[in-house]
Amino acid sequence: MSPKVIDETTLHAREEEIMQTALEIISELGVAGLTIDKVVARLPYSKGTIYNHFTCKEDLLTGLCNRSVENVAALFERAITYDGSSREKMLAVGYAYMLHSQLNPTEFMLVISAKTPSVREKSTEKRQEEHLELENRLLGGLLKVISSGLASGELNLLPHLSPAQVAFSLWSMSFGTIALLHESLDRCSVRVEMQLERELINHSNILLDGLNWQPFTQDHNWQETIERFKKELFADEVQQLRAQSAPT
Amino acid sequence: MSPKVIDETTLHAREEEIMQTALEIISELGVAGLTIDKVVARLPYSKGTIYNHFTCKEDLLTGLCNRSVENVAALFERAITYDGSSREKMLAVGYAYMLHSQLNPTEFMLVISAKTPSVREKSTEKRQEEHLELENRLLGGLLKVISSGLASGELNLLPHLSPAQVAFSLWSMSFGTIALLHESLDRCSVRVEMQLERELINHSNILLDGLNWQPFTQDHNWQETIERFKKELFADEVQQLRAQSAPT
DNA sequence: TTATTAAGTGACGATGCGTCACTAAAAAAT
DNA sequence: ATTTTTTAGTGACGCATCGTCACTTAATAA
Repeated sequence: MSPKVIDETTLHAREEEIMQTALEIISELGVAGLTIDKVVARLPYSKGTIYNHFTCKEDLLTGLCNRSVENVAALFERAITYDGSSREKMLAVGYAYMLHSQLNPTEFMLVISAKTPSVREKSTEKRQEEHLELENRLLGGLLKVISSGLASGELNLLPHLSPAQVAFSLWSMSFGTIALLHESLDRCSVRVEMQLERELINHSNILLDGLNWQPFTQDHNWQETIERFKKELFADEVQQLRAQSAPT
Repeated sequence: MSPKVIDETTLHAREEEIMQTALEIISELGVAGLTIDKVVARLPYSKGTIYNHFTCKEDLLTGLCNRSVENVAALFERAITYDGSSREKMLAVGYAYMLHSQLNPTEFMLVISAKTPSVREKSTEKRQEEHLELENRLLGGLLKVISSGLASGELNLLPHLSPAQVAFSLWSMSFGTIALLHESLDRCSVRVEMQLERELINHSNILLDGLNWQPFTQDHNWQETIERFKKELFADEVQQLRAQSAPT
């Protein structure tokens, strides 16, 4: 059964297989329901083999988290190709983040879980570094748009505000909005009235206005821009989302 | 040892005692390190008694979370007593939130953990309702300030934006900023350059400008306002924070 | 004094984690 | 062709933790 040396490709494929199975378990039973024994039960590998890939449950979680961030980064990179103003591109990135969180609710929650110290501390050094690299890739996308906004004069940087700070403000706003309106978190009385897409666009517009990034909210038809996002950038994702909420 | 009927006050006191012990364990060992057995070991009560108060570990976590939200609410209520403009009061609330997160990092993380479905699902109905009530109390404070801003004309509500939406935008922005810059989360290369107090004030100002809430950032000395917060509202808390970071 | 009943106890079965002594089989050495 | 080496893979095991439940304790009622 076991050759002396295993193919690098096979190794990676199996790692993927393990993560996929873990993700399915989490979707069904929640993060707390994830058990190495359950993963083993669903796969033709033994516990020892699983532990050859991941040092512990937490390491597996971080692996899943990274896989998710990788997908987000790819979406961001698509978002910034939007044919429009720099502010529209910025909005596209936020919209991409939201789409991702809706299409992969389990994975979005995972990113929060994986940042928890108890999870992080136990993860491999290697996987933690990988995580930082991925986050930088995310921010790289944002910084590109900010530079182009500055270059075109559409964004007038406020005094004492660096491009990194602008990127961070958009990130944290999007993160907070999505996290608090996330379907798997509970809803308080205010939250039930809130709809993720609408609020995220609102918050983005408020923030971008406050950042002095033109065209301002009242000077542009943003609903039209969103429609174009749906058609030109994220047709597949929007389709999937419809399929997800409509059926049965 | 055991009377037939136990005093309501004693009961509550013991509940507090259990939560306090749990919090200490979490501070030392992280959320994952919390174990009912460890709680039992540190207290003169048996496991069965603990389980008379909390149905499971998760219920205990939610209890801790609620205790924390209660403290935040009290801080908020103090914040809105600030003698100044409505925008200053709004900033005071955000500042209070931040202070709380710095003074009680463990508890701030707990609120995130406790919102996780795996924790929430297992908690008592009673404690979940309690949680919703507490969150409403939080938002109540924000809504009060928003009304006064509207009444005084300092806040000009943008079209299609309700007071609740304004409150939510501030909440989610603060939450996102604090969560991403939280000391117990890991830092990516951008995050290391970011300082919580400075960024939170920046983000608040950007958002409040974008919301069209006067006086605008450039028309007021906000640093001075912050200094007054520290002296007039949160002298104790600032003192504690200094004591916490300085010693050793 | 006895009966009742709420409060408290801790041993126990069940589950999950991560390890390690062992097996299997490919490649290398003879 | 046979033996040796080496690496991948296995799963039973020891340990920790969870939540339960049959039982004890002691205050109140009868």
